[in-house]
Amino acid sequence: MHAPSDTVPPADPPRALGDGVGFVLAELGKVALARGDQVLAPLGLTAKHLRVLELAAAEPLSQQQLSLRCGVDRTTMVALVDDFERLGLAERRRDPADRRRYVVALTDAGRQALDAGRDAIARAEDELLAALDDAERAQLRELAHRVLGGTGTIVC
Amino acid sequence: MHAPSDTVPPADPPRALGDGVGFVLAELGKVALARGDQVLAPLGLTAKHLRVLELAAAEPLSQQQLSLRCGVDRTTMVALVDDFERLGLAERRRDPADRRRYVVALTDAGRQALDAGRDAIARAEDELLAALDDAERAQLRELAHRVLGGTGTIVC
DNA sequence: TATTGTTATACTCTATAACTATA
DNA sequence: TATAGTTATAGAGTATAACAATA
Repeated sequence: MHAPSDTVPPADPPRALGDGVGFVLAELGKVALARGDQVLAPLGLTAKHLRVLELAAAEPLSQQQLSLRCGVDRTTMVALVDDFERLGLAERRRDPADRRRYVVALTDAGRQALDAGRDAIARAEDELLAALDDAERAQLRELAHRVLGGTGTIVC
Repeated sequence: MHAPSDTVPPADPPRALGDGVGFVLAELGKVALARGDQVLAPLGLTAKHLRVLELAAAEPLSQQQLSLRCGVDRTTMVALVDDFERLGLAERRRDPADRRRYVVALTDAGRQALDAGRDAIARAEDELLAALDDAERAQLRELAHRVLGGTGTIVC
């Protein structure tokens, strides 16, 4: 009982905002996204493009369905699909069952670009986590996944 | 040696982009930033505002110095300081030693807003990490800090 | 001649509103 | 009447270029 006071609150939360988890996660997210866009730039794509390409590759989806899953507006999806067509990575195909819809169908070049993009992203992630060993990377992945899962966030 | 093949590569990295650390961190960062902006909105501030306010509170800095530390352009800082003055949170004071410079000086209201903003951010972080226990939160903070540190990123 | 703050301007990203063709 | 895709437009947010005051 040397302390002159026993009413001091038990250690404040981190005083500087820069030390808080929120700011670190926000900055880290920006860095991760920017780095992803950088390594995809040689393919003429962004991280958002690649995510859409992956969704369209997994199953036949209309632009509307793609935009809903990505949490972007229909009008934004128009521009993304325009980019795919311009790059020869996907085609718009009228849905015979509902002629209002276009199904976004990947070309062979599109599937190759998806593979190449996934590789580039994997390398970028490996580089981003250079400061962590394998166990720590798994820990970070698991914790981040769990937190994100608790927010009910759309992934695209 | 039951396996029919011993040349299979040792487990691919996660196939779906949405499972990769990069995308999870990018999404989590967006959520954290958006949530921070939300809880600061009643104060008329954003997370970026609050970070600048904190820097200016810690030591007397010119707009140029603030913009350099935040990694934004001088012209962007003009608008931020305009906001502070409009809200009565800070004042521009000519630096007598170099009359080209304005020192951004917090008012009493500015210091109160900084405190209130810090509290709001602390509550938002606590809410964001609701899915983790204390030990896991500390782990996530430490790992994220370490990764961000490895990138040499500016914090603002 | 260089630097600080400012303004005007442009660029990127995204969303809203209005149009068309289909349902 | 409602929906899918499109276009035109507008709103954030941020940067570049040019300018006045000061060094």
